[in-house]
Amino acid sequence: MTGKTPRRAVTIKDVAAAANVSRATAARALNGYGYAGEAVVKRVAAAAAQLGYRGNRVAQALRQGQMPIIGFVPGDIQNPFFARIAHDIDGQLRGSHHNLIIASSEESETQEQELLESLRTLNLRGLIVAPASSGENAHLHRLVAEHYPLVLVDRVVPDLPCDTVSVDNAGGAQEAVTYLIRHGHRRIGVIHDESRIVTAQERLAGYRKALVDAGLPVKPELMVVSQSTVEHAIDATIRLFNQRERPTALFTLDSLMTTGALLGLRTMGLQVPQDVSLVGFDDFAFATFTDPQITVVSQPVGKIGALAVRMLMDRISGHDGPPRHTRFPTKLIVRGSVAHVANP
Amino acid sequence: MTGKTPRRAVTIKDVAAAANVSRATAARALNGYGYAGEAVVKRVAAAAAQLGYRGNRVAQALRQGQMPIIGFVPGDIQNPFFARIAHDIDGQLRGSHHNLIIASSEESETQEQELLESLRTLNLRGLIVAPASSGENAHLHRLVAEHYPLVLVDRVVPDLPCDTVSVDNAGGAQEAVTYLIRHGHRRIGVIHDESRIVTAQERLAGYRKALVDAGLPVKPELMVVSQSTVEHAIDATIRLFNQRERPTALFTLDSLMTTGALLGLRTMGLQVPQDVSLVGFDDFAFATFTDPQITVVSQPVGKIGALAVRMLMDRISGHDGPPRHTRFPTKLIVRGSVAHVANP
DNA sequence: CTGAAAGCGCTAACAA
DNA sequence: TTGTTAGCGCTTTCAG
Repeated sequence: MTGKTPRRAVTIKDVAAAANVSRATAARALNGYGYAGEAVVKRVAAAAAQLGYRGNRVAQALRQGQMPIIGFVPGDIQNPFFARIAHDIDGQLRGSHHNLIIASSEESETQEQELLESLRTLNLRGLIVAPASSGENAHLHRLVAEHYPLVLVDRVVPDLPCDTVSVDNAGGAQEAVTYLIRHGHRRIGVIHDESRIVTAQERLAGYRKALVDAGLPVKPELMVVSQSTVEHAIDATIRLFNQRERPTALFTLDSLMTTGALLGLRTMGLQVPQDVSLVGFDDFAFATFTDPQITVVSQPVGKIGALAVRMLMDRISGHDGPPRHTRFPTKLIVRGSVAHVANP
Repeated sequence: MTGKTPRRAVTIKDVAAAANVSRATAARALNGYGYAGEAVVKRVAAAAAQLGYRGNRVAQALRQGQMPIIGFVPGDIQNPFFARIAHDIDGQLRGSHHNLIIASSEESETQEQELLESLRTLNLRGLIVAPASSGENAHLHRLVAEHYPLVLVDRVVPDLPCDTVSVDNAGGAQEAVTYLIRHGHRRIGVIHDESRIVTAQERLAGYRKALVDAGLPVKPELMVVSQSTVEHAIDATIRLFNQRERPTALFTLDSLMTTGALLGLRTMGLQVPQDVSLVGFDDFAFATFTDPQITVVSQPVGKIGALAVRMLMDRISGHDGPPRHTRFPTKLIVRGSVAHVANP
């Protein structure tokens, strides 16, 4: 309230002076590296506490070349999937006195490039990225070429030699669609995005493979394109089910699309599973919230962030082996959204 | 892949050398402050581009005393409410070339203190915090006393002289409960947390006020305590509705609790709104997803983050007026979860 | 308009 | 065991 000016932060110089030692000694005493006499350590610690010394990590960082920070670039922090991963990264990091910078790419490759460029000037220790695109990714290649510690989560980039943590998207999708086929479904629709994102591509491949393996045709009219938002998925669903010969089942590639599908079907007055069976990729809170509950392919979300951090820390501390790729298995969680259907 | 060592980052020294000027001149030319000759600017720019000069924001920060970063400490980044705010802060910041550090307090005051202590050593420009507790908050008071740029979001701390952005919790709650009363409800249950969090306290006060204003008694047996998680709210709901004389309506203090209540009621076989009417504070994606859709008190989430950043930037650039407190109004969104009830 | 020099706070050789 | 010194990369007086 009153004009008390912000007092200059106390530096190690102040502490050293107060403890009657040199700056170097004070630093050694405080940070416990190198030698330091018993008495001195105590004296310095007392002085530091008394003055409220906090240290200046920017100065340390300049000296040591790096900030004790790692960066996370998700596709969208509002997506619960990424929010969960961010949460886990944060938790895992806390133990090692690092902070986390989160900068969402908003699923834009351009924005992703700009962000990486900007984060690079911050001298972070390393980066965890969910690449927005499966394209060239020259910016990521450059990072890797310069041995910048980098771990990809959720989405791999073909031929990019860096550690990745993802799930078995193709296998999970294949299992889901096979499950539908076993229930007698022959016309199985799928809502997918323009497949810029690798994850979606892989899931779509799994859909295809399941059909082919069962000797079923892959019909373009059953594959409808949507962006990964609830609104777009509603539209796509309506388009799909407005065809003369309707699908009897629907497979959606992520939880946002599943939600949209549910809403779209409801709008059209179609009942799940009586009129349409439904399986979605990625479990989500409200899948158990609907009536019937939705059968989904679930991913071990809780493991991704923690493992990514471990891999990254490993690289940061100098590990230089070949790239490691972890694919977690998915799990089909059978609930009530799939019905048997009779075949002619 | 091959043993290409990470090449040293190019510094302004390199650029200066390449352009045949002094470091000072190079810096001036690049950042456009002070004088710089036409030709020199061009030459330096060319050299910088050619060498891929990026600048080192850590060094700049050490020199200037601050990192171009602001910190956000939400109660829980997984809560969609905070995720949305984080997203907005991030977006708003991007324009001004700042980055965002997010560190969730996990609703723990202790953790919040440690985080602030840690973030302080990073010399950030300022902080946006949703305090986990309504208690003493000595750590926040200290920050403010030192004129550290600080804006509170969602939760105010009484007597803390700093800018805040929040919503009219008491008013919104009161409106919701009054709405229930108008529909004939007299036994209105509420699920609330231990009220460490200010926001919850205010909402509970609104509940009380609505009852009192209507001449209704505030009955302790209708007020059941839960933590703000889906699981706890399920339990609390079951406890509440296992009483001999059941409430005819239920008011929940946040979206997680609303979800829990819905699940709890379903478990008990109680129908909304036939058996129980329901209003929740805070709108959430799936409120329109249930059948019937849930009537809620909605907050203008999208405005909070942006305003907080604007206020913070204002402080950072030296504004020193008295603390400003913005309370956004809430809005009752009537959907289908409230029924009329006859009174004896 | 440009260069020289100092210094932000800290750490790490090297001496003592 | 402790102190001296140099320097991380940058900006900013102050001279020229």
